[in-house]
Amino acid sequence: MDAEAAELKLLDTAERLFDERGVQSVGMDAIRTASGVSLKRLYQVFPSKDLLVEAVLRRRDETVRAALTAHGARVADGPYERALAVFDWLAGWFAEPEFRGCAFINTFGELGGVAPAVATIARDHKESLRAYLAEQTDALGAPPVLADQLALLANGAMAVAGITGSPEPAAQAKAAARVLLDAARP
Amino acid sequence: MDAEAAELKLLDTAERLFDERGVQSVGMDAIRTASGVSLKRLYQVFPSKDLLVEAVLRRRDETVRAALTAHGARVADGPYERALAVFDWLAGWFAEPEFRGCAFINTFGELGGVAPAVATIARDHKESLRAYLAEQTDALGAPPVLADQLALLANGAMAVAGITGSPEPAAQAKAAARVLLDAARP
DNA sequence: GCATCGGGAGAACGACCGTTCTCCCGATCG
DNA sequence: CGATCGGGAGAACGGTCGTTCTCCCGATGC
Repeated sequence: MDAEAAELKLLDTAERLFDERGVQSVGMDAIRTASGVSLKRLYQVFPSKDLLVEAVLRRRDETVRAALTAHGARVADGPYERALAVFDWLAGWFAEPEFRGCAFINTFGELGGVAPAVATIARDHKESLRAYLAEQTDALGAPPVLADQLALLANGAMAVAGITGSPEPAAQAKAAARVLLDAARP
Repeated sequence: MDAEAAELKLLDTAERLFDERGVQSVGMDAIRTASGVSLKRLYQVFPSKDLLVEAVLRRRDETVRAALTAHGARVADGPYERALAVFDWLAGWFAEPEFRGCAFINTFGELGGVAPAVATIARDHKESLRAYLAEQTDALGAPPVLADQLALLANGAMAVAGITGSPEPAAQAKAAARVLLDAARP
């Protein structure tokens, strides 16, 4: 197994284990066993656990941004529908059997107070969601605060769906978002 | 120091340290040093760290429920104002200098996957917030889903305020809540 | 006054974790 | 073919953590 394949397998494995059990409950040995990548190779590719954690979060950040944009472009035309489509995307995510909440909310809760890099990545990720929503609301001519409010609904849905295990918050948030969007129409 | 005073000091100290650094980053020795309670006494009162964590969360659960109810009864009359007052209470909380997010969201992210007791306490706590909001919306004759939606706004505000460090989400969520409440008026 | 008890301080213990090291094998290249 | 290199498996190391144990002191009761 070459370095590139090892990196991919490590990121996949670490992301899955971190999502399931949190970061600190997963030892490097568990990642090695589950990935089949030797410890030597692991530390060649990611010289420390901190760097692996950050790499996992950064890749997830890019994945989510791309998926959201792609979903919006695919299923919706126009900013109104694209803003609402965010909540359909959430619904699909929440319905995945292994869903256990947003990795950024969860990891910030665990490490945000002691790992500034993690806190920064989480902050940037949440800002990117807000910015994506702001693109849509700006195009509608709605006031800027609407994007923040839609982001609150989305993040609240992630938190509550993670804790309760129910996918319903996506639909509830979508309905609320529609009310806010309609009320803000110029 | 007797057992009762030790328990109080331990809960206070542990809650503060857990909020600052997360649970797993805080050793029992740090709690002992910061609280001034000896290890022997600590393990007399809380026979394991797991039990201490659960006790901290359970006390916080009661504190928050009581504070929310008291705040609602004090500053507002009528269900409409009481529902909105929840977000004023959030604003005061977010403005505290040591605020670093909701303990239940944070601890669920860290331990929810490996500590079922923690997951249950977090779930119950979030359900109690929803139930409190449902009391208000029911009194207004609004459809039941409105309480869920207000809870999503509140939880989204907690998550975003924790991650960004800004208290603004409280006001943004309150404005959105007002729109939803007005739209649901029979 | 002396034996007893409970508690404080912190050392000690066993487990685990992140990281590094050792040993060995198989491939590559002259 | 023989030397060299890179990597795999896992042992080893240093540190930390949760938990327990030891030692000592002061208070209490007869």
